[in-house]
Amino acid sequence: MPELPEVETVVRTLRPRLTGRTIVAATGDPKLTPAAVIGQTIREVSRYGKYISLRFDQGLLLVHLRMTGKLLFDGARTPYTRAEFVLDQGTLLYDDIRRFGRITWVQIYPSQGPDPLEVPFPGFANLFAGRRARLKTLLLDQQFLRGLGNIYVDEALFRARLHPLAVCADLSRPKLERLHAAIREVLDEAIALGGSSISDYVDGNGERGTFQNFHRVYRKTGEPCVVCGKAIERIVVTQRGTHFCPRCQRA
DNA sequence: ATCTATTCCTGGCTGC
DNA sequence: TGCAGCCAGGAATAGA
Repeated sequence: MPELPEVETVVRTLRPRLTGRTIVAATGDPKLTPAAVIGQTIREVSRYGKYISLRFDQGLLLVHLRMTGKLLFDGARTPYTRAEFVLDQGTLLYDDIRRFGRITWVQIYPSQGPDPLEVPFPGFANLFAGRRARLKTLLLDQQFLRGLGNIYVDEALFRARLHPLAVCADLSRPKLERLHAAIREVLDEAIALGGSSISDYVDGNGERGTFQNFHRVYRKTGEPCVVCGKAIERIVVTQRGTHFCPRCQRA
């Protein structure tokens, strides 16, 4: 499922193909094809959390891929193609098997937490002060930090040697420093490899990522920890499958 | 503030 | 081979 590294990869692959293009027509699900974009020129392609953002003179088109969404330049139509944006050069297809994704026309970005790749450590640490929620719960909350999802939270917590059920406010400064570094590290590595393609994810050119080959805990239940050899465990936190090493990540 | 449950949605997997 | 049942989960929403 597309999280920050996947969305960043889509943005990087689409940016050179879409910047300066004009939308000539839009067809498909009316909820995915706001009329406001017709005739408008794409000025900028960027990422806001897990949103792909197309900036026009009159507003922003925000694309959220959720679980199975794909945004493809000159891609092939499939039975799951839900929307099609005809450009002055090329076509932008929106494909989504499970229809969880959303495309919205807005004037400003929704209010969310800071970007984990941009927030410096002091600000990062301050976010946790006074918060009694579980660590994984807050890291998944886009109002707290924007861009992390289930895969990268599990991978970052493993690297930082922190238990997903730790109470945020109780985390020591060294632990928060480890977490800050681990989040940046895993996101940077994932972006460098084009993201994780577990099932459906592909970039704007239809290419799969390869970071799934380097996951250490996500969906590794029962497999030996790469650090200590103990079997990776799976629990449910906030309705999400959660994978961790019970020895490296003590409660 | 925090937690839980529910809804959306369908391909892929398991077990009989 | 067929098929029922369940699982994956990001975000919005309601309710405790």
